[in-house]
Amino acid sequence: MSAPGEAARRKPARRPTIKDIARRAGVSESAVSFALNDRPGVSQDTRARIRRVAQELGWQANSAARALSGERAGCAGLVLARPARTLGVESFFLQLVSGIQEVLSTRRTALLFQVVEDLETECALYRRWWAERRVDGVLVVDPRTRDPRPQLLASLGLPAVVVGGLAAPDPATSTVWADDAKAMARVLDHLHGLGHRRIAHVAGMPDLAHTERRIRSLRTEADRRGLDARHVRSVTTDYSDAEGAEATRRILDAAEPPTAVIYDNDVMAVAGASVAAERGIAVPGGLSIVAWDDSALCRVTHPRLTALVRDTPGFGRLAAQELLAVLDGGPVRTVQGELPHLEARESTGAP
Amino acid sequence: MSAPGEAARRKPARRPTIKDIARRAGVSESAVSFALNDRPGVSQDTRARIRRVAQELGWQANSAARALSGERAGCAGLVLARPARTLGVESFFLQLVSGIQEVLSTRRTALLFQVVEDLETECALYRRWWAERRVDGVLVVDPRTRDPRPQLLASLGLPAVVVGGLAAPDPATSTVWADDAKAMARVLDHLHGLGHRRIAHVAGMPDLAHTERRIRSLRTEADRRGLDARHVRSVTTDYSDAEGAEATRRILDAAEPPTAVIYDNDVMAVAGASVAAERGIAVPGGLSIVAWDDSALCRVTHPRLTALVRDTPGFGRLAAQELLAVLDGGPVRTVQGELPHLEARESTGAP
DNA sequence: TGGGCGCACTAATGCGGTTTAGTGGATCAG
DNA sequence: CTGATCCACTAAACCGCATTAGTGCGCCCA
Repeated sequence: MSAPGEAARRKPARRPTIKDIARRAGVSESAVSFALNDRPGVSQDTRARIRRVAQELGWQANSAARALSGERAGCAGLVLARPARTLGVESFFLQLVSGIQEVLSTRRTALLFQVVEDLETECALYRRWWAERRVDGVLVVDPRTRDPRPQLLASLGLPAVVVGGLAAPDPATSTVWADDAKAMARVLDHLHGLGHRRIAHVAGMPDLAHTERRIRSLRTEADRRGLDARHVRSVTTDYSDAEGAEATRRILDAAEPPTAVIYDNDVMAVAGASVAAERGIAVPGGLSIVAWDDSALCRVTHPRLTALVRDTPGFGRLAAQELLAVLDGGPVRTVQGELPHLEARESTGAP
Repeated sequence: MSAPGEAARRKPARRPTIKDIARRAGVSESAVSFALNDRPGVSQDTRARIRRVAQELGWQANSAARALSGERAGCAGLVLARPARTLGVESFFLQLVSGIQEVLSTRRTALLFQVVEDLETECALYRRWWAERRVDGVLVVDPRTRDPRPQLLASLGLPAVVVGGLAAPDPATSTVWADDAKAMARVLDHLHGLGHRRIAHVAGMPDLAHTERRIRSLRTEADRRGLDARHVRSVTTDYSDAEGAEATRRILDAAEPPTAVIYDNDVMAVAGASVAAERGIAVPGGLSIVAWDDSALCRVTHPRLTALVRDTPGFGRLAAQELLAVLDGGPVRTVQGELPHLEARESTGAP
């Protein structure tokens, strides 16, 4: 006698096809197809009967067959181009993906998710997915200042939605974006209101579109409030804790160090707080800290970090909705996500 | 005149098929198929010519067509069943996925990655993927103490590899596991060597297999060293910072509080350190802290946390290799991952 | 009462590959 | 010189579904 697992291996259950349904319901395969796809051509009775049989057999359309006969692949793609090294603590993407899938699953669309090393590999992957007809469309994340991807995707005819793009993006590609300028204004309202006049900004990777946007916004908002441009500085990093800490050290070593620092992600903010602690600088007395993006991280440090809270799963849902709209032949649009709010905690105070 | 994007939309590049190659190379479609799949039936010359044409046209097999004609879908699946709430700071999965893909991509296999709310939805998803023939096999993560998944997958005949399973798992399913018992021994060597005799363990979710395993290992290792069982306690949590902090408070409130705490992930360890700071308990003087799993988190706190470091991408690579082996018809195996090592930092010392 | 029409359904075709069953010509042994 | 064998290649069937082009039948209206 063989183990149950072995038996299952040798004789795997056969997947039912429309042929099985047709035979059992006593109709042709086409009738089954019509019935199950809400197409006219079968009576109410027959439709109901076919549906019941399909249910009984646990039938699901073979995705390959459906994709082959001109329909959709039922699959969207998302590529994350990040060197393995910076693939550290990042709650953002898992939450984004979770929101995306929430919406995609309502339309029985799966998500092909791939992590690659660089942009070049990402582009090669798009080409392959396109040639293989593996995906119906893709979500492009981490938009760059001069991004080759929208153009590539347009030339391939592969539907796409840029997530977190510019306010005035490539006119041929739908975009879901967040208003970083307004968000930055909120941060500055908070810090300026507390009395801060020297503010540093530890930004992320320099070639990302939103990095440039935030840097520009900071300058604009500082000007508007009459702050001395020499005392409002941005530096770029690779988002890692190491570079966040290093940037903080350099900033604090300057002649007239800032009284507040804005970090472009939570990991660097925590690293910055750690550098302050190491130097005996009180937070927020000696240094105020703001994290752009909230996470458990900001709540477990001591003091807890003031953070810009955004609804990341919600942003993902929005992006997925837009992609589905594009797949349905909808127009190219630019949709704005919810404005983040500033959750003031103990890491910010008067200088 | 229309925008270039619009033009691309209206006239998307046509994907080349083997028919195109056949026409251009002056042979039949079958010859092309033989040539491109390393099958006998064509001469060396013809094979080379066909290959060249395919290259020129940038041909890639239509994955749907290939899947339909009995071949593989060229796709593996991974489902993460976690309530959205606990989808917090977790570097583990992104790294695991990155390692998995490194191996899968060498065999042109994509990864379908899906986040769902619970185990029931996960099982339903397996059934759907199976019926849709969407995946060739799946990687099962977060194995439970009494896990329905291996049996379900076996009954469906869907190849699977359990990642992080038991040492003596379901005999019908391949398993890749880590030796938590030995790892725990290393942690206890370290703490016991420093002089700790009262040790607490803040574990993860109670129904996960490795939680039970670690709890049992702690007990065994404590016995072996002659520690009083009443002073070596494990409590379970949901892995979140909130429950990690709460557990720490309760532990510290006990009559004879421990002098060292082992946390089952990095987030809870940091939360625990934060509770200690809040109460004015010195680390490591008043309390030593060990994190099971390293990440940037453990390096940005102050003091930096002693952690069990494991090669997570490597673990993912191992799992993917095993899945590919199973797909190739290889035997059911149980493979052991690399033993983690303890990276001693400043959060552990003499009590 | 019969031609036209609409309805419910079936037959046949195609999607892009893989695979099996031929086919014609060169080669070789007898 | 003939029949068997092998080789390179082609023709055709098939995977499971969607879709288009029929087909038979009842019903309505002239």
